[in-house]
Amino acid sequence: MKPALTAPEVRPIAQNSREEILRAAAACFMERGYSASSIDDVARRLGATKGRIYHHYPSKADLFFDVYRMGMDLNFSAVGDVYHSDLGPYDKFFGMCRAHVMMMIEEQAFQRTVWEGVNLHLNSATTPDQRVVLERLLKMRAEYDQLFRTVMEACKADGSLNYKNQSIAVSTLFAAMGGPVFWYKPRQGETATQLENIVDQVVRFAMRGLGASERTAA
Amino acid sequence: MKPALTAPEVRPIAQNSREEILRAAAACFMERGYSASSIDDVARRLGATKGRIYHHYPSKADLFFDVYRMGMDLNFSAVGDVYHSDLGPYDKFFGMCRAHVMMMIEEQAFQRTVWEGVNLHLNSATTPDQRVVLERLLKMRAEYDQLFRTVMEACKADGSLNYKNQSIAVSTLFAAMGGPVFWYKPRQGETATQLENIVDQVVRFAMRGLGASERTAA
DNA sequence: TGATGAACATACTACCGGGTATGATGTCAA
DNA sequence: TTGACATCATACCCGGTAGTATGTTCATCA
Repeated sequence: MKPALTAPEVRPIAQNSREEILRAAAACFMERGYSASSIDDVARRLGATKGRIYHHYPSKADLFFDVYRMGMDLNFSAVGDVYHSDLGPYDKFFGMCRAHVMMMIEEQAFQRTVWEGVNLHLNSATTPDQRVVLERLLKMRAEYDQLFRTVMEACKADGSLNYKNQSIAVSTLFAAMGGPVFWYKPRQGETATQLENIVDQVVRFAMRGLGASERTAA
Repeated sequence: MKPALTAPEVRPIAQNSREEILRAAAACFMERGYSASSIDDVARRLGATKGRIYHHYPSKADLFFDVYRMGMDLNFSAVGDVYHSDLGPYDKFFGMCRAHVMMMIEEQAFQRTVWEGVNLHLNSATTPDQRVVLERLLKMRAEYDQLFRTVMEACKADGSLNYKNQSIAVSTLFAAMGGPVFWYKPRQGETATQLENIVDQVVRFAMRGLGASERTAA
């Protein structure tokens, strides 16, 4: 917030503490869902107490929002490079999907929280300013979708993809790619190659589903 | 439970009352999720009070279980006919998927509850006998998956489908087909044809994703 | 016609969990 | 050294919610 001319070593510590809280919260939200997770649960996982959490976040909802935001930031940073590259439409789209699915697996906890935030709109009892934050997050999600929509349309235009309704195609695409968030269970001593194998098959399913030809989808 | 030789007109009334409760509960669980929904919420939606619900169900968890079971029963009855038909593997599988997706849309509330029960394993504080019920429900879900697995393998054997890992394929298939449970919003004055159009596109995505040839997938 | 039980409503309790108020500890700056 | 502030822990409040105990209505039946 402030110009941060103050001690350049204090802030990182606080940032680390916040990120620890975020990860613990994401883990709890993944296991039992948002409303079934108590602040004490998150604190217990940290070996701490409520005080620590409420020092950094004014409310449980705000903590949730920050987990959500963190998840979306991860998504944008994962997909951004490929999106801003000068690849052709299909290769770009393919790379974005790969990055997306990989992120679903690597940051499963955060992505699960994002998921819960999206479809469980979190209508319930939020203060007006929390409502502002929430809508900004949903807008963030919409912008992320838009990245894929844009490239998808380019692919449809050049014939590398083939589908009818854009909205249905995008929704089904994200549903398929988001699957690992729920069914993937990290396995002991899993190699990077094995992970990429999973990602490949999910992306392959998605590409073929959108009408990519057999050769390009493989 | 009992031989039901008692008045044949009393039971149906109770059954209707129970089903009303089930639908109200499913609607609440869809909107706010299980743990965020209170018994009073469900009762309020019915224009009733707790008393009615606790007269039919011993606890909130048992109510959830029955909603889950209802959703799974709907699935089995929707897919059962096609599954037990004498169609060839691909046509049978195609029909099962169509029936499944249609059920996801028609009984969105129940299916959403099933979804929450599956991936949010409901580990938390249940009594031992509730635990038995829960595992029976999860077994029910596994059997349902198995219906699709079996026919899928037959399709792979005769070359009408083509995928690598069975588990990944099934998981991604259900993820894609389950999408409408979350993103579909019933529209005013929607015709049966429009609904089938949605189902067609989702199923088409799924079939092509599993490696069906272009002609058969269409 | 009175008794019995189903099918609820009403009123209440116990407890959990979000949030707050305050205290304890360390750190840095002047 | 001291005062200010960040970073937590402790102790407490209180509203909501699952669950219970009891009352009420009504239909059925002996």
